[in-house]
Amino acid sequence: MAKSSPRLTKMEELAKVAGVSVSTVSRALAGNPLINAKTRARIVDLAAKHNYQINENALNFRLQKTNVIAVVLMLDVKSEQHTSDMFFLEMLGAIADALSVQNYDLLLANSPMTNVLDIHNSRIFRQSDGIVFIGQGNQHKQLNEFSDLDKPMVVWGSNLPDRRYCTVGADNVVGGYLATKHLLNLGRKHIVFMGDINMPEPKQRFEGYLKALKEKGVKFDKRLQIDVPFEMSHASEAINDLLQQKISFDGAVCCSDLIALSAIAALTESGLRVPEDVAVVGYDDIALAGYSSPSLTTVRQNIVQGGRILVQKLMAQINGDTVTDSVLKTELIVRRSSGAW
Amino acid sequence: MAKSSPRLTKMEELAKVAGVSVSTVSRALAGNPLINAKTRARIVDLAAKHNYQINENALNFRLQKTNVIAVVLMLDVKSEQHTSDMFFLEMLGAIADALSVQNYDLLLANSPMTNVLDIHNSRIFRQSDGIVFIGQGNQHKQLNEFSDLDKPMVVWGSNLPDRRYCTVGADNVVGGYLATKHLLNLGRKHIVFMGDINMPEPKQRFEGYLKALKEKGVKFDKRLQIDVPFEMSHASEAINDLLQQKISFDGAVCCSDLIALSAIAALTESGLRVPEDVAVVGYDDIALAGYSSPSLTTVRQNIVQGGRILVQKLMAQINGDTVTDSVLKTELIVRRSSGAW
DNA sequence: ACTAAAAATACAAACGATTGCATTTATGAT
DNA sequence: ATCATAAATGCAATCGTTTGTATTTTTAGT
Repeated sequence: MAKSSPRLTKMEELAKVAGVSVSTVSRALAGNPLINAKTRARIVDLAAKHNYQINENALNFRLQKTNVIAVVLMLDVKSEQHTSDMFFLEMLGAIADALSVQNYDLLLANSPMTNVLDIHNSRIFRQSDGIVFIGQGNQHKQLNEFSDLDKPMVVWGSNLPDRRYCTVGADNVVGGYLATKHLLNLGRKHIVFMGDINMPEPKQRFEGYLKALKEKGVKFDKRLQIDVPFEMSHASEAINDLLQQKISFDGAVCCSDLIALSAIAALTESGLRVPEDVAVVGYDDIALAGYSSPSLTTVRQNIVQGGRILVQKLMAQINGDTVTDSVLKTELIVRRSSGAW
Repeated sequence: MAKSSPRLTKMEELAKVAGVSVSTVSRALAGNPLINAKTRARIVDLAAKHNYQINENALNFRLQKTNVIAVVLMLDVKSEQHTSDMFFLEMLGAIADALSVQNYDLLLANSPMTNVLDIHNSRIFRQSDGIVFIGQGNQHKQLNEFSDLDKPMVVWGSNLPDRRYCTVGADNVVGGYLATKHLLNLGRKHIVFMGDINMPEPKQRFEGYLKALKEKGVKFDKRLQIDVPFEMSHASEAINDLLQQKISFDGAVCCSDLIALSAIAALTESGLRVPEDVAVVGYDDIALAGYSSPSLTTVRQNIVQGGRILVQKLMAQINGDTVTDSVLKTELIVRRSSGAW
């Protein structure tokens, strides 16, 4: 029975079966118009029948190209983020989807890197046609150096000054501004800002925060800005610290939904009501934000769109084009309760 | 200046610089003891100085091996799970970590597959040394067929009867049993089971549920078993349905934390108190479970350990060993509030 | 010094595809 | 039929490694 004939692993074998040369098989399978339509059809059929699969390693070798791009999650070691953080992972999914449309696969580089330049000597670097960095961490300078290598690359992050690499990112200043303004409009005056302003993105959000305060003529109390990492573990303590110090506040702008949810939990534990006593706004609109209780008002970065544009910019570079930065619109998702209406 | 000399891209060039043959360079860089220690050191230095990087494509071609394994997220199309679901992503991180220890990289296959066997004709299949399937979806049969191919593979899932592939999974019967028993011990008698028992894992959890009921002599009310998908969107409606039909219940065993959180939100919206009126237990112990409010009592599958064992079994297969299934211990994480003490 | 054995190095054949160019076969106009 | 031209196919070089075997060099015992 033909179906159970031994699997053909080389073009050479398939060529013999078809009674043609290897080059003809190669061209036929590639759809090269040089090959007669009938011949091509016959070869394609035979390939299917004998379950021929091209040797991808040989192909990559010959073409010096893998159709794989690497995604590097930039984790600031100090902030102890880890791979399971949701923002990174949602972004990862978005990029994977966008890549598969372009017939590329995604190689995940998750080993925490102290220095981005280490990647230069990694298999991940050598085995991929391009690299997407998710976040800049605190390695702006290293990313600049990295961009001097020939490798196509693109970075999800903020448009820091003096950068030589292409970035795609949400408008963090606007994000911070919208969140803060929302709370101000609700009459809140003592608004905590929770986020590490040594990091590029929180820093810009903080700018937006200050801008909103200024517009409303609210004076900034520097005790209300607290450096907390993105993930949730430290936020509760920070809130408790504030409460213990009797620093009163009636609103909180948080740099991630996890911080926000953590803050809400801490507030609730302390007997405060959200949003009656303290209104809280998050950042990211992770899947859970809408379902948590109270549901979370938050700033949404369009992650799906972000992934798509990152991929598009990277493809352009792989094709030798030069590309420009891209700033994505950011919007406030107002939900009942946590941030009130 | 030597540092800025043009980057050497081929062993041949490096060999010329070193005044030796290509094979000597190859062996020197590989640490082959055939090469004199001094020569080896000299070559390694030169390689570093001239920034030589091996051509990974040529290497893969020569060795017919990529040091990449593919991870396939098995998403049941009907249940509309998508890549951003947290269980999948936490598992992904765990596997990536375990792989990097073994000097392997992770290729992500996220395109929703109607039929697993499609992967057989994909680049992902050809470019990887082995495959990890996360979940079985409803494709037990196809996975069996898949296992007839030569490819090393391992599946995160339950040990279904008549399977020919290697599985690693948590003990779902015990998980369902523990969750249910916990609620029964709290005096709850009308316990909803939320999970699609057409899927392998929920089915086994349901077994555990029934076992616990039986042990306590509580009769099973079939209106209390509700087929909901893992992700959260449908769970609220299901709860509301129950309430509307005036089917009373005082406990809920949920097949994912997302279901649980969603259920809690729905209950709270309806004015019911959790856990006073209805105690809820989740499944998975996602990062958020401990921080949500009320914090979630849940069944923990040890995902990090799961990832490690999956990788270990896969490596064994790549090395030609035969492997056996593995069932991981499952434990109940009791937290204040959602499921009470 | 000579030589046998050991150590170090070099040679050359793979691995499986693509592609420029040479060659064969088909087409159609005379 | 013949021949110029176009269409289809085949030939052979090439991509950058590894590795079995052949060769050269070193070592050490006499």
